[in-house]
Amino acid sequence: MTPQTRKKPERRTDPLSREQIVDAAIELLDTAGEGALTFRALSERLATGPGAIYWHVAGKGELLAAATDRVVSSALATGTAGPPGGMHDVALGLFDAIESHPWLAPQIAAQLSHDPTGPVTTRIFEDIGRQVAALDAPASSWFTATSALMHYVLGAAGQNAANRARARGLGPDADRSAYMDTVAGAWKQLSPEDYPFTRAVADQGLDHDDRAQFLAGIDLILAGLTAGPPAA
Amino acid sequence: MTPQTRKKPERRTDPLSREQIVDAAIELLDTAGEGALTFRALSERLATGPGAIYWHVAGKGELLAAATDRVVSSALATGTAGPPGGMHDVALGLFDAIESHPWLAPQIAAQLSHDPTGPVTTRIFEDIGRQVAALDAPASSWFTATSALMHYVLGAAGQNAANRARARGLGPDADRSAYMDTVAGAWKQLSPEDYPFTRAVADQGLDHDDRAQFLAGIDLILAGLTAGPPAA
DNA sequence: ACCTGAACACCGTTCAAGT
DNA sequence: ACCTGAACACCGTTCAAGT
Repeated sequence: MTPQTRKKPERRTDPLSREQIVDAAIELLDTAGEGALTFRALSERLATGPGAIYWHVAGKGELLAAATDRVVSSALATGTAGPPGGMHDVALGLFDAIESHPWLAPQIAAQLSHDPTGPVTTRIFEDIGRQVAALDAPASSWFTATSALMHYVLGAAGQNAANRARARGLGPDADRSAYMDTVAGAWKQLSPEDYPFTRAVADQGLDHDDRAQFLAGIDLILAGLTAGPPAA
Repeated sequence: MTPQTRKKPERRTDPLSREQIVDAAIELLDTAGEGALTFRALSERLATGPGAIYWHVAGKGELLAAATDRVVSSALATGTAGPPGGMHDVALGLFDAIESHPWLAPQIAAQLSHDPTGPVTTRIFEDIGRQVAALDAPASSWFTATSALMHYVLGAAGQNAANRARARGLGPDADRSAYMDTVAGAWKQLSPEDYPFTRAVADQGLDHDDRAQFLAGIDLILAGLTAGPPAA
């Protein structure tokens, strides 16, 4: 039992970098969830003390913003041009990124709220907007359509990611469709007087797979765009 | 300087109730913001100790869920039937509630994620869905349309609430349009190569007032619903 | 049945002191 | 320039002890 060399974790010798910190933060968020991102856990993973991180990053908010920016940028890096199916590509890029990183949707929402002119918000708006502009719709509708699409994409993708995470939580054997049956089952048990609509559509969510369902929403909004002024 | 009777806050004599606790929580959230809801601050306001609250409420999560449920329910209490303009009424009910309670949008999103079959989620889905069902659209599109509308309503209303809160933060004199000029100005300064679309639509957000802008998004989605299958 | 309030196990952040 | 690690001011939550 050598009494000294134990207990103290070995410290790193090379200097930290902001990029390494963001990398480690993303890994921690992905593997252990949103609540696991702690300056203590992060510094342990990086073989330093909590104070060291503050030399490279202003605080937790900035760290989360940097992690969000990194993931969103790489998800949107492909397909900036506007081919006919471009809107689906952009939307699915975000959909998949949010599915792989369930913490992403709340973080993007937070960026939208606290810094609407920040890089994350602007990048998403721009990329969706370009696809809108490439369509056959009057320019006066571009802003409204881009907003509608952006909110739908983020909301629906976040919902999907949460569903997947919860399905995984049920155990490794339980697959997604078993979980969706649970949801539909809960809806079916609602009171017919108070929830007639939800009961009626309870199984519509089970027909198609998630991505097809997601894209159906996109196409619905696009149909309104190119159909001219609303009838009502 | 009487040395005893000072310092100790007077305690309440009547028993607490869950309803009073939720009331106080909503008031705290409205007046001091999301970060101010603390069991210590809440118990001080209620003239008790922090432990007393736990007799009536399981924890912070349940308290936030109860506050969210209360506000959403009262916002949707009116207009459950389906007149022609019913969709606007339901959407504006949520829009106004979220504007008066800026903490509401993130909380509804959290409920959607953690408990998609919970009362808040189900109530919103049901009320929007009834309006969809009252429209002249095929039943096979109801689920998709209701999802799209729900995500748009929550996202756009949350964005509006955040904008308003930030405009208020600029000082009591600065009104909303001055703040929106700031946003549009920031967009105008983006690089023309990287953000051509955002620059191009920078002032489209300023034309109409917020509620009209919000309703334009609703109508866009509804136009797609009643226009038949998408062209593309 | 309902409340008290100290205590526990955490946080994010700071900062003198080291190299 | 970059890091250490103890310390500060908080959290949510628990629980023996009171009434």
